[in-house]
Amino acid sequence: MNKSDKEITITDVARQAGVSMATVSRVVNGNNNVKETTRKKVMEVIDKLHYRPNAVARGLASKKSTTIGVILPSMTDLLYANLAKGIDDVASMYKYNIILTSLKNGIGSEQQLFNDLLAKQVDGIIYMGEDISNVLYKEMSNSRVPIVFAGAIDPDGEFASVNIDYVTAVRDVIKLLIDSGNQKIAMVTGNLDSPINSKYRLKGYQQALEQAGLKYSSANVFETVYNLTAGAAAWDAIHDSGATAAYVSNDLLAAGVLNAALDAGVRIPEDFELVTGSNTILCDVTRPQMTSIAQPLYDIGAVAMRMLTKLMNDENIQDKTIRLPYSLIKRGTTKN
Amino acid sequence: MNKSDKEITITDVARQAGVSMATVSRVVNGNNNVKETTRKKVMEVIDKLHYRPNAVARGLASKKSTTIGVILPSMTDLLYANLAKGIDDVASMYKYNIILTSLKNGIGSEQQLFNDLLAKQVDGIIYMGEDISNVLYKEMSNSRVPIVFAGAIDPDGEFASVNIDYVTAVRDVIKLLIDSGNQKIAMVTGNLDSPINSKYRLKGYQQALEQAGLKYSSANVFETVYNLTAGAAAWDAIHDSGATAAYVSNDLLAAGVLNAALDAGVRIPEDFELVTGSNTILCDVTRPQMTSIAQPLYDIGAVAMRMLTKLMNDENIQDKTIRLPYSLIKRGTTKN
DNA sequence: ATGAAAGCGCTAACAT
DNA sequence: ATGTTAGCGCTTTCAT
Repeated sequence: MNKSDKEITITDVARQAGVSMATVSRVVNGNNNVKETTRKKVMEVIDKLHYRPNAVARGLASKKSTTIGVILPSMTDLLYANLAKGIDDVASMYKYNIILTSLKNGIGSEQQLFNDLLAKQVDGIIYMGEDISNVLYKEMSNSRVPIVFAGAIDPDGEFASVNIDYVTAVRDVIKLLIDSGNQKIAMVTGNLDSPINSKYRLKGYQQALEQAGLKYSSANVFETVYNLTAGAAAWDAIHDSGATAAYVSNDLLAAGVLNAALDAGVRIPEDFELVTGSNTILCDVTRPQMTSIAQPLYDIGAVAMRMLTKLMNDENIQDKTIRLPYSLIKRGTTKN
Repeated sequence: MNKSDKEITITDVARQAGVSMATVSRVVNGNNNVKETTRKKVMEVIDKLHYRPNAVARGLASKKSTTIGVILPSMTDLLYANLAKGIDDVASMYKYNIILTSLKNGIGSEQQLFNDLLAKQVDGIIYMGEDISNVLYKEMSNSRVPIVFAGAIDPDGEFASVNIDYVTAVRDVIKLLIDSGNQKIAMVTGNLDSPINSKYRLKGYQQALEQAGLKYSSANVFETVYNLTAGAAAWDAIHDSGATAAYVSNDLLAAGVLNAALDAGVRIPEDFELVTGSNTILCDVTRPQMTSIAQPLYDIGAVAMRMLTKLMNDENIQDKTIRLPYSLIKRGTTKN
């Protein structure tokens, strides 16, 4: 165990233990076809030499890297951080390492990033994000690695995915807001071209209005980006629209809206009600605390990873699309 | 490009291009010793066949994985998420992939995790965290991979590290608080056995008191954990101690303290001043917004990664320990 | 239960 | 400028 030692290989162990490489390999991999005394002897040499199997060589020979790729839009978004945590825990439970790559705008395209992952021979990939470009989607379709979408919408339903039912979740939110007397409710979200917004959230929003006999107007739908200042910036327009409540799809964005409203002297929830969408810790940090759709973020990540292990193992999956239950957690930004 | 295609190897390309594997390898690796016409021909075949070099085989042959390991305490802590983002950006700039592993309590020890990284033949490692166990530290000392500590204290100064000057940063905070009239200032932080707390933050705290002629009392130092409820739980004790201000080392913890104070009807900053330590987005989310030490988190990560590339390249480093400048951002939780 | 030997796909001398 | 070849450290038939 000295810095100048060269790496110990399976050959060294075999020689010192007086057995063949094959036997050492069997011992290391828990193969039963090894006599107990042999196993013990080999183990002793392994300990003595501090032998550590080279995972790269192993990967080349076995064509399995015990590494998966995880693609996410941003490391600093608590939504994805929580999903990633679920993935990480289950991955390490099954002895997989994670190569984490975030979508960078600019340097290196999405496909580049995906191909890098494939070059590294990852055994599977988990994709997260509201959007997926057509190019990347096509690359994924043409590839042989198992892929699971976590908390992300697979527009064509081709891949396995783990989600909540965004349509009913948003419908529940809007219904809550309508029930407490709001007639004009804003919906504040990200890019309306994303399926998750256009095909799910917006649909839930519209369904709830329709069921209540309220008419839908695109003037009440605000498209922006997911950060604090965007929320603050959106507030004036929201307020001017005459809305008395808002569903905001992202917690950070919601915090921006909330604080701008508060700063403008609006009383929350008396004058304006607000519901957000991810139930990250931000909901507890703001004052008043934010009512939110409680997505089981950690579980979504964990279940997605578990699914991926099955796919990588060629086990068959009963349902390719798993919808986890959500709830609505009422806090201080709604009247109740 | 069909799912049933088998992988294209360098041999396939060589054969189809009518050259040797070595030449293909040269083309792929940008070696200049290739005639332009040959290069073109090879490139054409590569494109046609959608050849993608197998990074695992490459790693085995070249003994470089172009992968680094990143160890952090928690993926959902915005402090580390921001550091990781800096690391990630620079890593991808230099074509390195990141294997991200978080310290799990329980399953798999720290050493296990570290050894897994070594088994995967990572070219370097970045370590983050307030603490490091003696066992892991010793393992690291005995290993040959370059290691950089990012935003983490290397107790013995054996490894390269990137930091801010925690002593003076905290001293500045306390001085600010003293200057605005506080005589009794609480310090709220994590495990006091960690060097970063015992040897740095506490020292800065004590120095500032001393310079102002105030006496230090351990009764004003509160040891807890970094989460929201811990902050709320700590508030009563802090208040009871008679402190009129507090330096809290972690943003989430600080938010907990702040909100508990607010909920108790204390006016901030009139009745109680508060300064936190990481300047994450949480500082902007709370009302009032939190005054904070502005650590250049992203830069710390980026610089650490840049250092690591140098170490992996055997370039020599001028300073093993880099201290990045910090500032104090005054917001609403302090009087001025 | 164990060993011999042929790869896995690539890089890196070494020749030419 | 290009080719030949010997590994890199391991797994995996195939024998025995």
